[in-house]
Amino acid sequence: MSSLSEQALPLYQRVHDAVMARIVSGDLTPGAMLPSEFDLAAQYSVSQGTARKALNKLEQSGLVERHQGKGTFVATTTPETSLFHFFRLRHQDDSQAIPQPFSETIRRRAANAKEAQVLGLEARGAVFEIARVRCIKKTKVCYETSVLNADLFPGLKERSPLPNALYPLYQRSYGVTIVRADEQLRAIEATSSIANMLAVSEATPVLEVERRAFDIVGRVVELRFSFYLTSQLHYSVSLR
Amino acid sequence: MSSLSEQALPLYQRVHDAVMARIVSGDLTPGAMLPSEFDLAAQYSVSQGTARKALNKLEQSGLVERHQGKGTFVATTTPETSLFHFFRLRHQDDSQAIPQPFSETIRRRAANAKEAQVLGLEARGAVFEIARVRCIKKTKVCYETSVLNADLFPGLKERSPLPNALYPLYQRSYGVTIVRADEQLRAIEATSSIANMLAVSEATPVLEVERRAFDIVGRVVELRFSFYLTSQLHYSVSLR
DNA sequence: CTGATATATTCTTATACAAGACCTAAAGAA
DNA sequence: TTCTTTAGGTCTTGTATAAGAATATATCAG
Repeated sequence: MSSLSEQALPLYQRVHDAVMARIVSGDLTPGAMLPSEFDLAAQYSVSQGTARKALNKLEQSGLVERHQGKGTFVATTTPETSLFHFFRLRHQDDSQAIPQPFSETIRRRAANAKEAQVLGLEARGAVFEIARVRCIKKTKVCYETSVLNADLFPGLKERSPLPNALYPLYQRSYGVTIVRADEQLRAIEATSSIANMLAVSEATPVLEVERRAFDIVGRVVELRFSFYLTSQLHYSVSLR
Repeated sequence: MSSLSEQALPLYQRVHDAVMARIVSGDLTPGAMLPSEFDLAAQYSVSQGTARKALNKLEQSGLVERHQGKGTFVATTTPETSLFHFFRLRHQDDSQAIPQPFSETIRRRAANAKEAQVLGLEARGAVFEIARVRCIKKTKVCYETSVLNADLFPGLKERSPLPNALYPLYQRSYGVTIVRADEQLRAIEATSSIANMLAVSEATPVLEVERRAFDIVGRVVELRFSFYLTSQLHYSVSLR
């Protein structure tokens, strides 16, 4: 019998919060099956319908998946879902473009001022920087650097080469689930170093994408800069 | 007593579809109040809870707004909501950037092949082309052209100058509600004509945004190309 | 191996009551 | 009188519960 503490909130909200807390704390890990609606109802002394409403809310926010007859499960970040949600590059026919890793360097260094502020670190705290060049059909189309709080990802450097999709790795190996990402896009001239990396002339127009990736509790876990060549590709968004 | 035709679907789904049809057909216009849950339940011979579930689903898809004690209303496209949903330009501090109209030309012409295909017109069908340059603090930051099916927007040319936000105009004056937009982004060099419009040198990097705007029934109503200077601004998206 | 059956799960529908917004009319003060 | 306040009534959506249907899966007999 768990406590539902907070008074004045609707019952379904309290159940929702309690289950959410169990997921956030790692008590329920991705892929795990949740208690059934009836079990949950018994645990928190509410009706099945009320427990159901709580679970539906969790489903809407993408934290769990439900299947009639099977049960409710904590959502997992698969390479497919991760790419689908967070990787917006498309070919001209709007089919998904999946650049393959070409080169990769991982180093541990001190965070600069901006990184420390965004990632919530103390000044010059330790970070990992993953720098990668990615190709489509032998032509380089993307240079990107991801910066992470080193304390959250011990031993990351030894895992090189990393998989194409990083977020499933974050979740499986480090218990960090990315649920949201804010991106800022700009058209810039390629700097000499970027031009060099992508093997194009300087001042080529490049699409710069600055991303902040958030975990379940809203912390910024990753600061990523991507530089795309968009002559054959484009970045695709759906607004609603 | 309305018919619920389709068999085999759940009751709440049938009610949902029926109410949706009334909105799509224009029987219920934006801002109008829907029948109450009890009225709806009586009309379709279901319980209040079932009617409620149908309305909740409509709310989730953004078609209606609900307010406890007041009622359920067909969603309206205000300049604020329209800008918030469909205008992603931000200042460096991430506050919303709202460029003001600088110049505007509207002309009626024949659609080119791509426009005809995207807008679902016959070859060389009539379209309106709205070309605008927009400024922030006296500096030009955006050149954009919107292409519309001329048949859907009679007399548009005479309405010049158009308001800053076009979608509320589409809805109020022409009964066309934009609910979704797909965008493709690229970094390109400014062509001579674009450079000229924006008063920058040729080959300046420009963020090109190609948008298809959809109405309630999923038709593409507008094909828009925007060209932004992103030295002081950026395009902001949230992925989840 | 196959097919019926039992069991566990979510999904659908219905009912009752609570809470919020709004109107109206009565009561009271200037 | 005129205006303000207040109490109640009524219409609305929100919350909670219960019972049965639909779906997936395991079990067991043949």
